[in-house]
Amino acid sequence: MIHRREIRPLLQHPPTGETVTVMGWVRAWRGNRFMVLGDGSGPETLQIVVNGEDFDEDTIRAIGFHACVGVTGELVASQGSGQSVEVIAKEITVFGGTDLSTYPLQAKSQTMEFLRDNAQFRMRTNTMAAVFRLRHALAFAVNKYFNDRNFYYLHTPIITGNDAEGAGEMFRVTTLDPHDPPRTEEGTVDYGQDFFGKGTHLTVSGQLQAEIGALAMGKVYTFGPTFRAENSHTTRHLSEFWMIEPEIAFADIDNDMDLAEDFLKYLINHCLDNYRADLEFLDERIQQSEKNLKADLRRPMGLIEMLEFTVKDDFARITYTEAIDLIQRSKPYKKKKFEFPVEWGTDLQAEHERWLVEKHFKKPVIVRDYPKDFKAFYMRLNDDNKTVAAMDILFPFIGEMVGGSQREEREDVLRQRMQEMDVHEDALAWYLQLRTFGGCPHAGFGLGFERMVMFVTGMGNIRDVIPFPRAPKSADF
RNA sequence: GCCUCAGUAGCUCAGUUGGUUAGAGCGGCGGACUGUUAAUCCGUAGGUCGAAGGUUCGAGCCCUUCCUGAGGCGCCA
Repeated sequence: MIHRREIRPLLQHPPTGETVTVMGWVRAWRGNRFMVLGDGSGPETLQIVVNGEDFDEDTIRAIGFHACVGVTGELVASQGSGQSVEVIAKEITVFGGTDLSTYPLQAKSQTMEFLRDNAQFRMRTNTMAAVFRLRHALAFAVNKYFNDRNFYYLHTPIITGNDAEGAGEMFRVTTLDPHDPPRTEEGTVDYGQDFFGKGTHLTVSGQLQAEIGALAMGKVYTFGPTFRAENSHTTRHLSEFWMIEPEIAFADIDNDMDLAEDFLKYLINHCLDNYRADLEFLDERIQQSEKNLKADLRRPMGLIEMLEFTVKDDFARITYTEAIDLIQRSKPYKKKKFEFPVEWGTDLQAEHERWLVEKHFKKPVIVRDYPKDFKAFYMRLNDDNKTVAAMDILFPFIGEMVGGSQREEREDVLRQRMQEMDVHEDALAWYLQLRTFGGCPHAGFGLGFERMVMFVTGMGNIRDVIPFPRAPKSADF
């Protein structure tokens, strides 16, 4: 039986004068005397004073950067100035030494790319540990928010037989022999002989199934992995990411926007209230790394300041039509600084969204009522017959954080839209039946979980907010 | 998929108009010191210059192709 004190709670109420046992990894080893120990319970570390005369040489020699040790000793007020308390070591157990001549990490700041290549060790760094503690905090807050508001957590399938979701390229799931698959008479691969008796893929969205839940249990949400086989090379896309998709019955697009804004602010507040030290560490780190940048490349405000600002103020809310009008009257538009054209009927490009969020409103913006031509078939047609009740929430640095809509509950209109957009009815007969039998106005949205982690932590690359990122040409660990 | 940039020691980088034996800081290793805070000081080892071709008397440097990474765009969350 192992007994130890965790460093974070220990430092919250330091029992000065008591003998304590702590266990963790050596973060720094200075002057053959001072060991900085961290156990991951929080960003806090504890200084251990090792008097050479009290220990044999082998023990002293085994202490090194990122070695794993247990220490028992008296907790006392520190004589040094960098910490309030420290432990005078009486017993030291070295659980696992490190051969520093081959250990890849060093006690200095290292690039995110290098740490990504060494993901088996990167959570031992202060930055990554803070990021993943906050990732946990957000995941916990997601479940708490919905639970406290009578939503039910619905587990939608990861393997899907739907071939009609139209949300991008999918990963095929098959047990057929890739070198010699069974063929139909026409010579195509016969997926009728595959494991599930049909072609199957990894899910790109749980939304359609979540609608089943909403039209029975009122309010549900999904929170699980999602897969997109798109060849995206950006700092905001992963091939495997986690998505949160609430779906609510008896709700229109305004209810949907209110829910999304309240939800996002709750998640941020949860981190501000409970993970202050981690946020302060990340805030400091960003300011250090941006110190040498030109002023216009730096963030306009600090991380915590930005999070506090985001939860304090209402999000801006405009229609797509108003957004087009604003952009057309903007300075960069008049000076022809935008690469892409802006006119009613074209989708907003990243450069236009960034102008709206970062230059014009300087806060999150909800854009609603987009032209139906570039939105999904299930979004509810507005009375103007030109737009649908869709909404995107745009965040600074991130771009699209949330995409949602009121769903088309009118069966005849939905059928018409499916025909227009070439979605086959027979594949989604069950989806249409939700309208035939006991349908109602309902709405929902999707939140990219990693984008939220990026916003809260200030990390610049989405691959650094998921423990084991999957991206094109990259599936290590 | 498109565009730009990059790949030199374990890490981060320098390497001039192509010219002798490819450098620095950090880290490692050996030693000293022991109230340190990225500890300090002395010494020392370490490189198929991403890969394959080509040009040249001579290539880290120029050319071609490929691979990998970063950033931007598109697609989206």
